[in-house]
Amino acid sequence: MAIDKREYILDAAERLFAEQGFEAVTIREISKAADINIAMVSYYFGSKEKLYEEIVNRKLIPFERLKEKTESCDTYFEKLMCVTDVITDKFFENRYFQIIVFREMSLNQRTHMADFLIEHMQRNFLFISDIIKKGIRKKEFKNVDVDFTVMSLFAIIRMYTTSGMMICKLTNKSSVDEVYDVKQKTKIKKFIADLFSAHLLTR
Amino acid sequence: MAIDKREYILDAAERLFAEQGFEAVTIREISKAADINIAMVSYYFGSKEKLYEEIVNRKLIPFERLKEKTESCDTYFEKLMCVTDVITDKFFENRYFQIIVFREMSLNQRTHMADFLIEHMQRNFLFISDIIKKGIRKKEFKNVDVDFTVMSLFAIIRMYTTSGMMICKLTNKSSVDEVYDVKQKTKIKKFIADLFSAHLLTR
DNA sequence: GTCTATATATGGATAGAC
DNA sequence: GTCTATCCATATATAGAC
Repeated sequence: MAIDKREYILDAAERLFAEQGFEAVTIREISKAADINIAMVSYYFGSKEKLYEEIVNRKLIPFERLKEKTESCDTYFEKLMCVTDVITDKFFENRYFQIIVFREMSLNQRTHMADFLIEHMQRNFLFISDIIKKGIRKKEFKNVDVDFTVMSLFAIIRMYTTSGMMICKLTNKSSVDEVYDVKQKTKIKKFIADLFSAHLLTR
Repeated sequence: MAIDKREYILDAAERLFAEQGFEAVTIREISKAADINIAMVSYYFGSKEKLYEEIVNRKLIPFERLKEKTESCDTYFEKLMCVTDVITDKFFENRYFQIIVFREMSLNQRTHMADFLIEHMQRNFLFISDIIKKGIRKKEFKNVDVDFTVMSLFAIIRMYTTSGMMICKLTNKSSVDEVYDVKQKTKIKKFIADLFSAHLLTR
């Protein structure tokens, strides 16, 4: 019961922080959105900042399963596409969270948090770099710039999942929801597969 | 003299807004950074919000020269690389500004400003879409997804120019300045050329 | 656990002297 | 144009009743 309520507050706050930024959101707004009394935020989390930190922490761990997922793949390109799959799903599923993460990394506020997020990102980055480097060594891949390649992969998924309003306007969709439906998710995955197969594969 | 001082305040504020976000920056900080009295911000710009709007407005117009620049190109791929060149230069030159722009587009605060920025972006987006569509029609380009292609181009340049701290860590650079030196700018342009030639050209 | 009331701090903006 | 002092609004956080 108390855990449910905590989660509910976290969900409501996550959305507000994503939409307005940490400083712009007030505890009053959060308590209103989560339909609780204003004093309960401090009661449950101690402070607005600690609530924010908990929002970030609760969704950061699951990424570790990248490794398991790729183990059954035969080629390095398959491994890469498997990673793309997992990341795209995670980003689509946690859009508000990703908006917060990337915004936080562009700020000099709360540098401890930015450092923490960058460090976490670095693990995934290195894991993907490693796949590409091995693919190059095995001549499956062309001799591309590895850092830029990995960065581009993240850049595309990030741009798509954190700029909903913009994509909506640019691609003449009727609503932001349409930008993030299953059909579009399949399309962006296919696009990434095409783009990076042309870029990487020696064939 | 008064114009210089205005510009000076705008520059100082732009940097602070990029680093900390609109709400987190105080007029006191701005006045300190620009070495002026606290009352002068209101005197010159009326309010913190109007100052912010002026920061955005002053750097938005120059993009119109995209068209002129591409006219002398023979192939559509050359046109595209010419556009890439102009955009990359602009983004490198105005990093703080770009951070503000993309952050603003991810927020539901100041929606009039977000709408305005998206509209501006849309003009450039359509211009590039047009180049690619024509390239496809002339069989110079493969039949790729145009929207995703243009989005990816922006995504890569954006990621690189607005995530300095992250790129610095991920690519083991010694400082953020090194991420944005001329050498790196040349490298990222070359990478984009390689990536999109493999993606687009029928050859 | 939940609420009201309030202490305390801080920031934007301006009045008014120079 | 530039400054100091101050008003006023608003935010976080908590004390204390229930």
